[in-house]
Amino acid sequence: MTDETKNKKTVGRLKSRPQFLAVRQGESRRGRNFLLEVLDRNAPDEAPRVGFTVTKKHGNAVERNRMRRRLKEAVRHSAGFAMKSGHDYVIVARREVLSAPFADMTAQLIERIENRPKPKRSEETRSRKA
RNA sequence: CCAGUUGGCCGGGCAGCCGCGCUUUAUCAAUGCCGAAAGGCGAUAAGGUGAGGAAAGUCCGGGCUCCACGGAAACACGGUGCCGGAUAACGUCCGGCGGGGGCGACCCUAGGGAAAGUGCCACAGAAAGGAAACCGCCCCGCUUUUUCAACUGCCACGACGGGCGGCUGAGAUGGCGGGGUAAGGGUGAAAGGGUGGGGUAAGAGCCCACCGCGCCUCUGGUAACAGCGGCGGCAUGGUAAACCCCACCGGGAGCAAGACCGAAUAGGGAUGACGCGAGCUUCGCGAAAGCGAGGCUACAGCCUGUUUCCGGGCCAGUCAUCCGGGUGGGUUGCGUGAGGCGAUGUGCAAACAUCGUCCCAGAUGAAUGGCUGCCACGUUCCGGUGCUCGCACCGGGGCCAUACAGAACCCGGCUUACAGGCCAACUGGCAAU
RNA sequence: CGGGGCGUAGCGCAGCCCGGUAGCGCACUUGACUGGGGGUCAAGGGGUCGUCGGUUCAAAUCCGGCCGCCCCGA
Repeated sequence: MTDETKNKKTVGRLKSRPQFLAVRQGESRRGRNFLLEVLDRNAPDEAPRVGFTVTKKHGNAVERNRMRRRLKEAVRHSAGFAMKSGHDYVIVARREVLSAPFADMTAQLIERIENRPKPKRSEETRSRKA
C-alpha cells in the first residue's frame, strides 16, 4: 500500500508543447472513449508522467473541464498505479468521456495502459528512439 | 379563480469517503535540494477560504500601463443626436415630451435639420416635383352634315295640300382656331391639403363649416412641448441607418500592456574625436567608368494623422572608451475596490450623502472535482376521495436527480443563453359578499 | 485572452461602395454531330444571398443583434 500511495503521489504532469509533441512520436493505443499515447523516456528511475489533451471541438469550457477532471480522477484513483516508471502517457479525450460510467472508463484506461496489442511496433519505435 | 402586465429575488440542500488551489499557525526537514542567475521547492496536523447572473459575446464607457506628446488653428476620419437630470464616463440609467400599438395595466420608438445645396424615387403612369404638357370638361368664333320651326322665291294644282330652293333662329354631330379649367384620367409606396355644402359656362380655398398645416400673441412649463385665441388661405411630397449641414465627443495601442532579475547562441547601444549630406556646374587626369580640387543654389529629406507656422528629434563612416539590450526562464503587475451588506436622510426616480459593519477567488497545460446515500422540487403512471368534469388533495411506483454555463488585470453598462421556482404591485373577466 | 477578416448555385468567385434586373467559369441535364467513347455546338435546370430584427415604397446591398469559419499576436 505504501508503495502504491507513493507511486500515486509521484505521477508527474506534462506541461509544455515540446513534451506533448515528443510523446506523439511514441506508440498510440486506441480506446473507446479516448486515445492513449505512450513514450518510453529510457529513464527507469524517474516517475511516470501524464498529460491530457482535450480539443476545442469536443465542447465548451465547462465540458472540457469536466472531461479533464474525470480523466485526472481516474488516473489518481487507480489507473496511475499501472503506469510504468520512466514512461510518458498522453490521454486524448473524446466526447464520450463526459457520459461514460466512471468505473467502465477507469477499467478501460487500466487495460490500455497495461496491455500492448502490438508489441513489435513499440519495440521498433523504441529502438529508433535509442 | 382564470388570463395578463411590470419590477425584484433564487439558481438545489444535508451527510459520508477519497482529493485539489491559495493562505495562516505549529513541528520536522535546512549548514538541505533544483537552477548560470533571478528565484523556487517538501511532509504531517489543525484552521480559514475557493466561480457567475450571466464569469459568455467582446458591443460601448472608464481605471491602469506603455508609445506619441511644445503648442495653436484649420482639415480629415469615426461616433452620438427630442428635453431635463444621474454618473468617473457612456451609445447606459431615471423622469418627462411627441409619435405608434393595446379594452386596460402597460409596451415600442437612432425622435436634430428636407424654405443651405446635391442626388435618388425602378416598373407602371398623362405627369415623380421651379408644376406644366397630354386626354378629358366648358365657353366663344368660323365651318361640315343633319333635324325642327317661322318667313319667302319658283313650278304644278279646283281646294286641302305638295315638290325644288333661299334666308333667319334653335338643337345635335364632326373639324379648325382662341380662351377658361385642374373636378376626373387604368397606375403607383407616394399625384401639389382631406370631407361635406355652396357656387360656376365648366371648375377651382373661389366662398363657408370641421379637421390638418403654417405664422403670431398670450398662458403653463427649467426645457422638449402643451393649451386658449387670432390670422393666413395651402405655400413646404418622400428619403439624411444617401451625400451633406448643425451641435457635442474622441491621440494610438492594449496585462500576450508594462516593470524588475537575467543563460547558451547571435551581436547591439551610448559617449567623444576625426569627419559629413542633396542638386547644378567649372577645371585637371582618363578611352570610359570614375577620382581629385573649386564655385553656385536650396537649407533640403524622414518622423511627430494631413496642411501651415514657429519648435524638437533623426539621417555616413572610421577610431577610441564604456556596457548594455532581446529570447527561453523567473518574479511582479495581482486585488481595499467608482467594494459588499445594513440603517438613516434628500429626491417622483436613477442616484447621492452620512453612520455602522465586513474583508469576500487569485489559478497559469490553468485549482472549486470523483463516487455514494437521503430529502426537497419537478415530471409521469396507477389507485382512492371531492367534484364546477378536468382540476384539487391523499397514498404508492418509475424517471431526472438538474437549465444556461467556468474567473484569467479590474470596474460600470448593453446584448445574448437559461430547467424550474418564489415574492410584490397592478390590469381585464367571472363568481360570491 | 486580445486584435482583424469573410459567409452569394455542387465548387471557386463577381455584384454591395452609389438600394429596384442576382451574374461568370467549371460541374449537372437534354438534344444534335460520331458505329460507340471522348470532344464540339445548341438549349436548359439549379441560389431561404449564414440567420433574426430595423430604416425605406422597396434590402444580397444600409444599420444593429446572434451563428459559423479563417488569420494574426507567446
